[in-house]
Amino acid sequence: MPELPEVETVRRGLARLIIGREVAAAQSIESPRSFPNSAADVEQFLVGAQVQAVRRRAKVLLIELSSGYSLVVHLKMTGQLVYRGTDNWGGGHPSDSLIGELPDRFTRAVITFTDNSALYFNDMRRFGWMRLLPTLEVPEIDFMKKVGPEPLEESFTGEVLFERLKRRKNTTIKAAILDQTVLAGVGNIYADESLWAVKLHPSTMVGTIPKAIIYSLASAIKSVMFLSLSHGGSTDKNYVDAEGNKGSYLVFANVFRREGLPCPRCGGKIVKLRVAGRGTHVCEQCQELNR
DNA sequence: CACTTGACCTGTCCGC
DNA sequence: TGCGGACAGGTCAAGT
Repeated sequence: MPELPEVETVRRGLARLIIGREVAAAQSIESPRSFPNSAADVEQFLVGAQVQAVRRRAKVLLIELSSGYSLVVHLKMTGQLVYRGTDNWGGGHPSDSLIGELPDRFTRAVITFTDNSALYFNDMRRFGWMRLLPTLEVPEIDFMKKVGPEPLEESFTGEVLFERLKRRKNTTIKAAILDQTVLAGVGNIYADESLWAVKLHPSTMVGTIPKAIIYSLASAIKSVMFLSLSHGGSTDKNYVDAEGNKGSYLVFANVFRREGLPCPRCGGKIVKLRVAGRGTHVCEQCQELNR
């Protein structure tokens, strides 16, 4: 669910809402795995610290603090970071919100600021996590060292994707672009949408794809993600932004969650398969295998 | 090393 | 209605 456009949407919201605020208290709510830092660490490096910046790398959020530590957050599948101002709605629109009063039964941690506003970390399935790390150590964690290029940066080109795919020639293109060490930020929704955009069947073996198609795929990934970003990301079931609002990109999706419907391009039937262990949506007419 | 599969959780939906 | 099972999908560990 939260893929790059969703995490970036949360980042932008948090940057607007929490930079400059000072942490008054923080607690994990019966969820040591969601927020594993000790009470002593929280006291020393979080309480009293001011939020200086909110960054993102791949699907990971980095909330930089004046203490020299950062809150590193991965929302995984059902994580939400929702800010509530002192008016209790954080400036968002209750009618668009998936969530009501906070904390709720999925709230795993709460960070309260000195002005009594608060940031809630909700996560139904508890796959997500949030932890304090020295800011200087963040680039040293395994994930950061291995993760691939950011697809929305100008430096991400067809040639870059072509090079990154060289060591994944013997797998399907879907598995390859979901691999965060190939490129950062693609998840199930944008994998299906960008493969549809270039008429590539998700099961196509990477090694058989012409270079020109890889180049098109790189631009398709960019445009699909930019489009999603401009609509606040995709809300399938859980995802909300930093104010609790849903994203509306799925209105524009061509194949994702559209099984049984006609392909917007050729009228063929959209079917759902399993590729790389994931539910995969494909037009059986214009995304034929082995073109 | 490249590649695949299962585990991690907890909810919803579907068939009987 | 209740109940079991499949499914959801990001990452990592363990397997081939």
